[in-house]
Amino acid sequence: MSMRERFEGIPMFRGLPPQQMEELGKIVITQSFKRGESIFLEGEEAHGFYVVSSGRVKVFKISFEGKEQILHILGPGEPFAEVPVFAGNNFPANAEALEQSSALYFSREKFFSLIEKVPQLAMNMLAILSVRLHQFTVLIEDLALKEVPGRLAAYLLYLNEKQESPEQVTLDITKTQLASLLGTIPETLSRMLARMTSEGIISSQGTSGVRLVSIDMLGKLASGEVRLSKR
Amino acid sequence: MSMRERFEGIPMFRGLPPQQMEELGKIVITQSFKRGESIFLEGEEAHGFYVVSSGRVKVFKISFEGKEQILHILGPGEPFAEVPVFAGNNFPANAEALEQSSALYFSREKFFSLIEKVPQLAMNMLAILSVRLHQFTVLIEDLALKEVPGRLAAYLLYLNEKQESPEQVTLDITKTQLASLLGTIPETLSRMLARMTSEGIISSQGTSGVRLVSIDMLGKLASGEVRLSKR
DNA sequence: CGTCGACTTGAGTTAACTCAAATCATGTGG
DNA sequence: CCACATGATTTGAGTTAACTCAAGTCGACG
Repeated sequence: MSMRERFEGIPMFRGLPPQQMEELGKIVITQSFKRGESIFLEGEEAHGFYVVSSGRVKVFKISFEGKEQILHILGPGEPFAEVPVFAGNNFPANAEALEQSSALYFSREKFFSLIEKVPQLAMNMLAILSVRLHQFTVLIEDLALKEVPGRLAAYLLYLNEKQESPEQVTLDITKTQLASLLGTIPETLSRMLARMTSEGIISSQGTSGVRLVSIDMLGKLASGEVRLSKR
Repeated sequence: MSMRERFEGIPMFRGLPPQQMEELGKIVITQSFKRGESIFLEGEEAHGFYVVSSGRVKVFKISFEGKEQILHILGPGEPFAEVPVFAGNNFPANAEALEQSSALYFSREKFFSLIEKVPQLAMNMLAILSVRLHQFTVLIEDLALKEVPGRLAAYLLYLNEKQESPEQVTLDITKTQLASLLGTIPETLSRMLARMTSEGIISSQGTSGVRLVSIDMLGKLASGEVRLSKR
């Protein structure tokens, strides 16, 4: 695969002049990870950032008792660990490969010198960090102000937007991972899906398929306008 | 006050060449707000960002039922609402003056043209957004993985670092605001302070003073290593 | 000195958790 | 292609941290 092909698929680098693509190719290192393999741990010293090349990666926090909260799940083309490039010197969270994955690694030093030649890169990075901040405000809002059914409803609607088939979504991660992403535990998630099914809001389609029977009710759940009835 | 004096106190602009300070002065607008006055609402169209000049400002989310979660409390020199400058077109949260305050307003358009002349501004902004992202990961971790006593302990230790007097802090916001910042309600905060006092971990010093009797125990509470005993 | 918001305390409720025990799904070695 | 091992998921029973609602009390400002 040519440099151009490798970097065109990465939003952060899209549209850079070919010569800069070549420069990028000189500073990049490719790393592979097996399923479940740790990429970095919170607190470790960071010297650069990554872009997922293939597979999927989760970035997460973990509590003293071992409960985890997923911050992001990243797929091909998405960068992660950009924060310690510009502030602090340590990874603020953990990262692990969810499946066999490969990632491009850019050292901070080399990336900085590239930014000087291509100021547009700094603007691209500003946009990326801003999107992340926005995503985090939504996660904070969910955790602090919504109940689990509301977060679940919001996630189902998000999948419905992202995926093609109308009113029919496929869970792209295990329910255990989804529970961690929504700030709850698998048992609770299972019960909420059961309640939403018995209320006629959703219905199960095979192992990981969910049909959104009432988009309207999901919207009201997600906004907090209504709640799921008891038991 | 000269332009230079006005901008030297703002970390984001510190060290800019005098000529750029003059440029800044040309694009800035000063706004004042009374205590409790709204600065912007979530979802409104955004055309620029602010820097607190005097007073204090809270940035917060609010639920359908009216419960609020404070995202930041900002003082002089700190920018806010930078996100919609680089991603999205709308404010992702609400902002309100906690006391009589004034803020400098920079329109996106004019700020962009300034960045082109002063690339260092983009790097400063990257550092600011990165710090914010880091703060948000901590807040997410607190909300998802810690109990209220742990969050409170962490906040007291944070104040202890920030303020000068050793093992003695002054709450700089009302307990109602603190509850909202910690993701809880005033009643719960009041009970937790009472429990920490009866456990001999802290003691009350007047209305808003708190003496940190056992820094060690606060640290263990904040990390989740120990819990507050019942009732 | 009165008023309004801030703070505290009591009593009861509840959403979500923990712990335990099946059951199901997936993939691997034989 | 089958049997089992391992992790994912579900369901039941009980517990709990934190919430809601209610009722004062406190305190700063006009």
